[in-house]
Amino acid sequence: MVRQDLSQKKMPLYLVISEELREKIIGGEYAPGEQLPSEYDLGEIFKVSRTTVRKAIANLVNQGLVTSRRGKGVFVRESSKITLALSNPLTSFEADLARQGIVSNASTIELGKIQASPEIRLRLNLSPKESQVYRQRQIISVGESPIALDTAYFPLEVGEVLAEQLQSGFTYATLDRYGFTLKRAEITLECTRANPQLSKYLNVAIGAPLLVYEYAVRTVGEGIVACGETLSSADRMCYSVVLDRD
Amino acid sequence: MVRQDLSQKKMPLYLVISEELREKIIGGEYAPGEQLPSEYDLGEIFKVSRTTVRKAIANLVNQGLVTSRRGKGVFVRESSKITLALSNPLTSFEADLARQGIVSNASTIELGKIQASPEIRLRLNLSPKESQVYRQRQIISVGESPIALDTAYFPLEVGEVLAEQLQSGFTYATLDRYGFTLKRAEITLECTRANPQLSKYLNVAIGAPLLVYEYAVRTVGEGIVACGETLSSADRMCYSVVLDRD
DNA sequence: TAGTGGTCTAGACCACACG
DNA sequence: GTGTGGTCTAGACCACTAC
Repeated sequence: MVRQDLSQKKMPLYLVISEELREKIIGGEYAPGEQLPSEYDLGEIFKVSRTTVRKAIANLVNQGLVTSRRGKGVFVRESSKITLALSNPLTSFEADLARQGIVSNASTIELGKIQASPEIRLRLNLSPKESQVYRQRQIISVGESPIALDTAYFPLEVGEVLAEQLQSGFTYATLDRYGFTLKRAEITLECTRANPQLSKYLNVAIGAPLLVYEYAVRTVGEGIVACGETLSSADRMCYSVVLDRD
Repeated sequence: MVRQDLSQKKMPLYLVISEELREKIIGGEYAPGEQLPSEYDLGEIFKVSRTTVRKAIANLVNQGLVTSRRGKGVFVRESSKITLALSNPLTSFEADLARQGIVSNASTIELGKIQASPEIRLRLNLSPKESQVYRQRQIISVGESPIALDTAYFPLEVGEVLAEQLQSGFTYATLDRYGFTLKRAEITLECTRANPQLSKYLNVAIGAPLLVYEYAVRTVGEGIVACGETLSSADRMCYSVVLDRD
């Protein structure tokens, strides 16, 4: 029968079950990669309906502890995060991963001129005359699995200079090479959740947490030459930064 | 009857419903703070069982779009994030919020000596002789609602100097004032999910995404004088950093 | 007391994986 | 075919909110 945690008399059944499973996972009783008992078996073990078992498992999925695979079973996740350093000078996603010995692959899924949204106009500090910008979207993958979706925006004048370079992937170094001397990068990091579209791109569950790396880079002369954001699965990414006292 | 998105013939019902509601929320048809129709009514509207309606709503909750309140209803969330700047020189959580005109309140929930875990020993770079550290935990609140749980660790020699100061809250400025000249801060930002204990401290759902701000600060002479981590609800926090080219 | 969301059941059918 | 998870139903009871 199901045991009730004495400190919390009125915990719902599914929570009791998900907590018990959670402890076994954290404690290593169920090892990473290992399969949990089937929903039916868990129902037998805990003497509850399958619906309740499923609710408990949904909870574990939500906490990122397990993944379920239709037709196969529920498995303990093996997590390994990739760390991206916000270094100075700025490097690209790929360059930084390469520095860590991780081979990544960026595939451009879109590159072209679009009408600038008010928000992008603001972020690129466009003059009222400029209505279009270049937008580049790419999927960054490590091995077979996609880990990030990057969207970058460039003013037309910048985009035209870089157009063919962008096909093979944007790097901060490219900007530098083409005479845009980078002076400053403004970055914000926050968290959002996957909507159905993003969940397909990044191969995560709907509602799964995503890290949002939002950036704008400036040169001495030109002002802002690029902005954009990189969305990545929060379970697979981690950002680091070192601040040195001036 | 329920409409099927033509581009995706086999979307499950609950997804169709949650997507339709999502669009209405994003589009402002349901305004922030507004109540959605009751589960019963939504079942009537979409001609599905209450279970399916509930699954759709669970989806929206997962995406951070709505919150449900027992006995009252389901409401569209009004989100407003607090931005914390990783500035140079380092400031404390409270100081930075104050700079933005936000009044915060830190209450120390624990302060004392503990046995250092291997991980903390490593992070503080303790010598084999040092087995204890000071640990300080505090809840940072804005208004009535808790937004972050901070845990800081200090080597004994540092903690003893600061002990009474720590009661009223740790700040980087305090360290400076007591002769620990800060030289460098190493920071990582990542995302985790609330377990039942954290969900109580931070008043979020179990499994809700949390931002983890992990830090270690060094002085010129002493090496690492503090490390710790700040956990905050990912829906309410956002970190920013500016990198200037040397 | 009426209305709301929260939990739980038993059972049905479907889609996918594997031998 | 058998076993697995995924979707969905109809209905029950509980806990909380508001009047």
